Amino acid sequence: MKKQRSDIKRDVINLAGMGFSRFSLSPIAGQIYALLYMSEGPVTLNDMVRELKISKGSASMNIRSLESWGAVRKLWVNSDRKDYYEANPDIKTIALKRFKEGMSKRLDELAPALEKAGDSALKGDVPGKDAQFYRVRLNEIKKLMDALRKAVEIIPDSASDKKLEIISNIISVFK
Amino acid sequence: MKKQRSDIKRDVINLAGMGFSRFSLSPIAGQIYALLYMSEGPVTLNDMVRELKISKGSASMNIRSLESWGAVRKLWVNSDRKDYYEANPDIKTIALKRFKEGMSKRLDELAPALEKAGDSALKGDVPGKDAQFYRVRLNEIKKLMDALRKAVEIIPDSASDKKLEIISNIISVFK
DNA sequence: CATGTCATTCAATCCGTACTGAACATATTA
DNA sequence: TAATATGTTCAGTACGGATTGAATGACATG
Repeated sequence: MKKQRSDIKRDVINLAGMGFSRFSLSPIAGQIYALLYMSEGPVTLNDMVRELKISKGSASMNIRSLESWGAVRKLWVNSDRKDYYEANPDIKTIALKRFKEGMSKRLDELAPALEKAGDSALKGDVPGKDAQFYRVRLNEIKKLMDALRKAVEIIPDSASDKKLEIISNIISVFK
Repeated sequence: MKKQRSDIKRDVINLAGMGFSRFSLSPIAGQIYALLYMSEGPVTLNDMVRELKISKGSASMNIRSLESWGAVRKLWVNSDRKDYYEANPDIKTIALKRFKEGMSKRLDELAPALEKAGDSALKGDVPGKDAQFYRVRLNEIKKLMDALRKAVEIIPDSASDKKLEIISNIISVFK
């Protein structure tokens, strides 16, 4: 007899799957995380495969992503050969860190293309009268990128970070 | 004789295409915006098609997205029947607004799924001893969603907003 | 009112990313 | 050592969102 998952567990798994995909993360990673998050005991790869009806390959890949993000931990249970996992329950810190790292990474990927444009601006291949216009616009782009970088930098790494507390207080001023 | 686009214009178009796609927006919208941003005069649909080598359909769809975001404006040139467009040059405000609206929309889309989980938690279908555990975890999820909502709410709508100025000053404290 | 010009729509197609499932590697047990 | 249990890899595939291009609509002009 197959154990029936409760409605609420199923709903949270759904929610997390949707949530992850909305924010450009693998929905299966979301489902797996939610399964662990809503499970009191440790969970194995095969549990995930069975409960979420996904392939073992996908479970393996996604659980290792989650592990690399610090969202789940591998446990030693008895001396069992199976890998057991549990969720890091600090969802706010996980979300904060993922967001920050995601933004950082995206900005980093754009840096070479921005630099290339800067180089081209220095070379004298611009039709004279447009040169000044181009330089001004390119400079605005650089300023935007810098502003984005700085905004990302001040994001705290943890929800328990003092910075976040301070920022929260500031937010309340605007409320 | 086909007019040769300068390297810098080409590079910025590239950058914007990459940038948009990295942030889950249509790369062609990015290219179109960049083309207008780096053009002193107004630009027509056919200019876009020719310079970016894209289909007219795509140009039409994407320019209207950009228009709806306030990133470009339609112009009346003479009494020409053609649509002429120019870029709104305030890229910081555009980025800010797009980011805020994107986040809002994503969170809104998740609300029904979250509510559903809340409803399930109230129904007495949970295996008794797990009920408390589930409620605690679900509550943490609600708190995360609330925190995200509030964080998005305080994002200013414009780069010239006083709020942003204040926030910038605060940032400098953490620098 | 026929022709040319332009923008829009939408079904078909393309493309990138994520998932599957089979083959493999490794470890345990009989 | 064979049989079983487990995790990983990766080539093939499936899926969703973006793009194409042909058909359509709307408008001006000779």
